[in-house]
Amino acid sequence: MPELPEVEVVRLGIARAVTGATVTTIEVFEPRSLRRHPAPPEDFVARLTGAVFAAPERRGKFLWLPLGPPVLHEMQERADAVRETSGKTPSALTESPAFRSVEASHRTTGEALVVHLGMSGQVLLRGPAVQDARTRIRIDVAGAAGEYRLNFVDQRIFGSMAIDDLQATGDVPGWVPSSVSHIARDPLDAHFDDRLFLSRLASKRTGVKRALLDQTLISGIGNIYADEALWMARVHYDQPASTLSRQKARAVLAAVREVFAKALIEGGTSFDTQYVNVNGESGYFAHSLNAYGQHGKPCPRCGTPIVRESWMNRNSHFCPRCQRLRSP
DNA sequence: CCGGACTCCTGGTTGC
DNA sequence: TGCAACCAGGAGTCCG
Repeated sequence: MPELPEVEVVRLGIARAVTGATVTTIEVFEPRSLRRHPAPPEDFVARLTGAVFAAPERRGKFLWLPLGPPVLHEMQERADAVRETSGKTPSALTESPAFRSVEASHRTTGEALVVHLGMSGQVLLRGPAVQDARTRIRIDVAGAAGEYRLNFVDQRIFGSMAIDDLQATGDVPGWVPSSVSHIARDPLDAHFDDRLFLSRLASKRTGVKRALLDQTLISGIGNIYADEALWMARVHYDQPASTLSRQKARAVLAAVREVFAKALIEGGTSFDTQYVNVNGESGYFAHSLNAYGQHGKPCPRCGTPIVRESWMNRNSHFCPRCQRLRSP
């Protein structure tokens, strides 16, 4: 379910509550939600209890919360105090060499709580003691922003939590969980390399939609936003990637960014209660869909009915007039 | 390298 | 109204 915009909504939604907060209690109700954790659930609980979260980060659909030492927590609290008393941004503190060096020395050997929502995962930010149906893992935290409960809710249990080592990224300075290192940067990442992506895309003979869904090529795109971006760029989902002109390939990438940006503003895509933000509220992007799920309805551009085709054990939605297969 | 099939799952919706 | 079949935003693996 959740693609980049939905995961980013979650990251933004929990940031204030979790950054600098200490984990007080962990409860694991569903061990299968820890399938990607390399040790038994007791290990997960033991390692997380008492840990302090740094600011949440995201790459594509993966979200992680670095586990920081108490000294970071203290500096975060000082930063908050500066903000409250002076009204000034505390960036002078958090961006100070001392803070950075502490953060860096920790991160290079550090760990993170890695979260993937799978098809049906949610992170709900609640007050202490609030219960939610189908909560698989519950994390109680206390920090400068107050006490909160994070309920990891996941109907289908394709999502997961795990504690993983952070490793240095290969391209620019930074850290990423080992289990996320094979995932390409996403197109909203400041360090996303357009030229590298376009050249790799041009070398692929597979259909352009399959390429867009390949998280090792470009991350964050799922079935909804692939269909939406291809509709916007007027490209057929099965057009071999290598046959796209450079201009058309750039148009596809621009469309992905545009669709992501619009979806983010609208709080993500909700079809039902399967996707909600951290407060349990729906996003509005479902009202803005032009192709996905619109089969039988007129294409907003030309009026031709949108077609749905079975593809890769799922569906592709497109306008048969605007998005034609072109021979190379 | 490529494409297709299959796995992990639950529960809401659809259709008889 | 009951019940079974069908379907779903992801990702990894395996096979030909």
